[in-house]
Amino acid sequence: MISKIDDVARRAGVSTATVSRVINNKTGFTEDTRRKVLRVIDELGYKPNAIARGLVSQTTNTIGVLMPCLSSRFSFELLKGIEKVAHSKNYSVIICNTDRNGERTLNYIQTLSEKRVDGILFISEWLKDEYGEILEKLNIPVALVATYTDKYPFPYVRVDDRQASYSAVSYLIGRGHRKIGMISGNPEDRIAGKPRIAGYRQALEDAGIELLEARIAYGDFHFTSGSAAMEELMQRDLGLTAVFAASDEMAAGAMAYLHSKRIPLPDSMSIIGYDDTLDAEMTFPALTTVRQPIEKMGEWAMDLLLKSDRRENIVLRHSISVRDSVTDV
Amino acid sequence: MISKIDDVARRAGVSTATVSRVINNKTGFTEDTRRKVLRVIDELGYKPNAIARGLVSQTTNTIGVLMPCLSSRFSFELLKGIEKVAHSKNYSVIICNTDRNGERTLNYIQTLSEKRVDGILFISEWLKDEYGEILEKLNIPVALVATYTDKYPFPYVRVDDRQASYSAVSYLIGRGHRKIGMISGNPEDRIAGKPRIAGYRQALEDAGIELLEARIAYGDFHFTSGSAAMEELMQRDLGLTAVFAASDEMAAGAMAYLHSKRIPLPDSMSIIGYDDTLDAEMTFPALTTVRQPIEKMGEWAMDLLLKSDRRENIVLRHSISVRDSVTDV
DNA sequence: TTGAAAGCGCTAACAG
DNA sequence: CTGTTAGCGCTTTCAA
Repeated sequence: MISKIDDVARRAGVSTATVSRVINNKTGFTEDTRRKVLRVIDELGYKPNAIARGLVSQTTNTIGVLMPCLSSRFSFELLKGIEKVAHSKNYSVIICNTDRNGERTLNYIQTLSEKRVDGILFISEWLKDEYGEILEKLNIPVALVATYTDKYPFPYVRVDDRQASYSAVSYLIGRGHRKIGMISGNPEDRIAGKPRIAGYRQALEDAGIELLEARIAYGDFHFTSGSAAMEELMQRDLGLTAVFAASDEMAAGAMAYLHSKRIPLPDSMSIIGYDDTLDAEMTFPALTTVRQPIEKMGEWAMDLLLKSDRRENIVLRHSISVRDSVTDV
Repeated sequence: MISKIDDVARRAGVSTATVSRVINNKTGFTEDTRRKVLRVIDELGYKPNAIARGLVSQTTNTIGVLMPCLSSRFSFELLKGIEKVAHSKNYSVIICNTDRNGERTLNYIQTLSEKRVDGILFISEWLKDEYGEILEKLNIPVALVATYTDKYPFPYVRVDDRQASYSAVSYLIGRGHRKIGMISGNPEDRIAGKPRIAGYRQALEDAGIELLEARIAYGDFHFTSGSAAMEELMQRDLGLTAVFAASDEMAAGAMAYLHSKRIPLPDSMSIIGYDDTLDAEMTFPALTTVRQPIEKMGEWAMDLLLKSDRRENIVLRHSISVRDSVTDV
């Protein structure tokens, strides 16, 4: 049914080696045989079997991406950047939704390793030893994205979460806010949780503002949790004038809650988010937020992964995307 | 470095055939040799080479997904459903962003076919002959998602766009609206363009409302184009009281434009969207929209693809998710 | 229950 | 410039 290199060789009256040379753009054949081979390939609709090739070349032109979640715009924008350069360099990308689940993650690592991918991207989660040790043994290139490690020899590309969070809160302070709440992700999260809280604290401290634990509520970076956290904050009756949410999605959730309570935005409550995904444009008022160049991060990550000669890490700059959700107080 | 089946065999004092039997859960070995082999596998950290396996088994446990875009929540929710059942059935998924570009699409089809994927999912685009013919020749399972075909023997899962659109507009009419605009996708788009316009027309006609071309503006399903289209509509000064947008994202864009013009929503303009992604909860007022069970579509698609014995098509039901963006007139 | 050996489809020496 | 041949790492008859 499906033709193989022998079929092509036979029909073209040459050896398989010659066919191989032609399809791999090597040297060692006349223009004449080249044309002949190419014609037969076309006639037969021959497509080289990448599996067989991979067996010989020990390379698959495929990489795997371990993502903790497939539900956030953050993930997609990242994926978009990754796919973009992957495709341009002729790599395929296998997506793996780990769901932040240890078993699933290990399982996927095993699969990727069996499939002999040429590289693995590990996205925005803390690299536990459980994962790091295995990945290291795999002996294939690994790069981290939106996370980091100083224990394992994997390069990473990310934004400094602590600094970015510091900037967000400082921005609020600069606008005159003093009673500033925070909707954080999981405080145990060593990547997007703890550091962002630390940045929040630091900014307050540097401005001589007292830190009150009650001003922090916790969510899971997603919309619904943002609403819930905002509700908690409001019920605590803290007299907040602004809230920093650790993701645009939670910020949107917070705004939805406030709207439902007919609280005028941004007049009665300023909100600043984190990520600057398209979500930030969808809310009303449009969300002022910390911008991280997500798609670019994906692109850099692929670069890091592919030219694995250099072990450098990349820390991208963040900025504040000013829109309409923060007002002076 | 990385151990192979021979290493395991030698060290366990058995043949490769036996090792193979053990790791494939076949019969033909004593419990004793099984344990021995398993122990050695563990010691060596042996991982069967899926490439070599694939070469002999002619199967890769991998499928490819051809997506026209990686930027919409629609794509993500679909992908989530796909990945979910794929992983549960031990398949890996390669994502291919075709960008609605013919060359890229053909290119990806070629790659997927060379990589001998076990199936291909073709998402939400009209299946041009250019694609259909090649896919058919490939002789591997193909299923269509959020699109359909009556020309090629591929099963599909989708929602009836025309009917869904009809429902949306009828809902508006039921709420008393007569001057209803539409923000459509590309009218040449035979999947999400033309049929949704047709549904809009039909609903108006059935209600005895005159159809005015000027009441339709066109976008590309994305946010920015939704704003632009809304602007056009407003500038035409048509006295509209409601607008049906062919995607939640365009609806969000439309709302953003209206907000920027301080037009009170939904009082001065009702908006209904299409998709019911998370986007619909982020807007203010929260978007009333046509719900299609996107993630479920992804799940069904994988089912269709894997049990290719049945050639059935699946048309999922839509509904209206009522939120706050439509008011009576 | 087990092993020897023949492929799966291709690439890469090595000869010629 | 071209062909022969030996693998790549695994599965699967076919014998034993």
